[in-house]
Amino acid sequence: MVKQAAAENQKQNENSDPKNNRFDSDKTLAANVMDMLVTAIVKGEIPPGTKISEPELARTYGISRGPLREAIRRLEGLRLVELKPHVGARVVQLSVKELIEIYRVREALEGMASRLAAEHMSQEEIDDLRNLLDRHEESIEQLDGLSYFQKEGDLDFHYRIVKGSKNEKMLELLGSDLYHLVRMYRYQFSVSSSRPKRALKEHRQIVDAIESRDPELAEILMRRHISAARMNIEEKLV
Amino acid sequence: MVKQAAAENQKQNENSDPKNNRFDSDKTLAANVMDMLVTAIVKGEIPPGTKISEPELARTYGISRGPLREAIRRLEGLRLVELKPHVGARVVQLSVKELIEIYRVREALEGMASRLAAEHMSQEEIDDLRNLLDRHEESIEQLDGLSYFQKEGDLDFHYRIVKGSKNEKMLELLGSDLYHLVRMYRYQFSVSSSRPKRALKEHRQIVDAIESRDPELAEILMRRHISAARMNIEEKLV
DNA sequence: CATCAAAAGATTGTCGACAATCTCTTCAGG
DNA sequence: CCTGAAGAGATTGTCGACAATCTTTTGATG
Repeated sequence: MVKQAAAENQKQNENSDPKNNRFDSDKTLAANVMDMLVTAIVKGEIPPGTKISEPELARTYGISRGPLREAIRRLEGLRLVELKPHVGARVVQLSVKELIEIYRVREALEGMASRLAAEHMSQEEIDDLRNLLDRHEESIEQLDGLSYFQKEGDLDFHYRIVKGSKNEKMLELLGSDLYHLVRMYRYQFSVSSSRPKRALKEHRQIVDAIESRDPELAEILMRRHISAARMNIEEKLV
Repeated sequence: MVKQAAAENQKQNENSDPKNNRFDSDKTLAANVMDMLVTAIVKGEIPPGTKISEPELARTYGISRGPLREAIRRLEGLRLVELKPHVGARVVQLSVKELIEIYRVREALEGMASRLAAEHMSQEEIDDLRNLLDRHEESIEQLDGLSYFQKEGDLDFHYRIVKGSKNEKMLELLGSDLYHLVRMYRYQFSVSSSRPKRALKEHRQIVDAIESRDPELAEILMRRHISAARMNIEEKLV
């Protein structure tokens, strides 16, 4: 699973408290609600374009409007909602145009991430990455590649490359800004990569380049890989 | 019932009120305070590492803690402050390492932006850009290139390229996430590019490539340009 | 004198209430 | 019947107060 950027080495309450089970009492109310809203929006439980009503949501989650408003302000930072003064927040409306823009950004950023990963990724990380790809292969064979790989597994691979770049800024931008939107689009449009075996092969080539410590090649391959995904989307959705 | 006629055409106070002159009554309080805080942090008026005290700032700006907290949550989204639960917000601490990371990101993103600008920028935009560079040249000759060009003018050029890419997402990421930090670093470390004429020449080459509608070259030149700036920083500050 | 625990103080987190603004409904006039 | 303004209703923006948590001070003990 793709772990989110914040709070990775903090130990979490195991949620065994039945009466308060939806909230992590370790974190602040606003942070809890924000996480729930992110999930709800990304999965489409709150559909795109929906008006975010503060009184309604406050009732739903059983909190007051204060923390809720703070959560909404942070959702705005993640570009998951749009905010108009004195009017309110709306869940962002998805468009193919914007998705394609995101893929251009990913091509640039992850290409660079791949280049840096070839320089800085540890051998252990590379080995783990290969294991991940092996599991992806099994997943493809077993389920005809329709569930795990498409939704989260693919992003998991990309996330690890970015992490391997050892560039915190890149991790922030991709991990906490763009990937939310990418996942949202996938849920929304059911963008099944439609070429899982092909993608897996490209993933392996990228890892090969990284392991050979060939930054130039790693970047080129990643850019091609994402560019191909973009063209696949353009072909399918435009 | 006192003011019935006032409801119709949204007439605004013309800001002639002397006691409230710091706030734009058109926007929300939180938005106003946020803008002021961004400026204060970027310019170093609130130094890096400073604890953001809610009661203190609320007194300073004459507002209550509610809007202030919302503003701080948005500053967190811009990565200008770091937030710890139950402890508070701190202005981000700058490091050369992070600055170099940012330049890697810029190299990737603005390289792509340059490529796209070569495809999508209008002739009018290109002409404006050339005018801007002419003004930069004057500025360099007059002031020995020490004031405008270094601080804002350079970013202005880069901003226009990004805008010319016609990629909204890229504009969001660079314009509202990274450029704040870049400006903050410049104020902080007084990073005078120390090679203004050289930089101007590179800028002209980039515009040439864009006008020739040569995306490949435009990207390469921009990447080199930013990469050179990065190495200049590494040399000077490490 | 150093160490550590308890208490006092200050700060952050949350809430409910009121004010300002927007939106929907109603109704008069053409 | 349509248009548009006035009023009613609902929503967002702001505030002050209280609760929960952290930080500093104090003081007891070795």
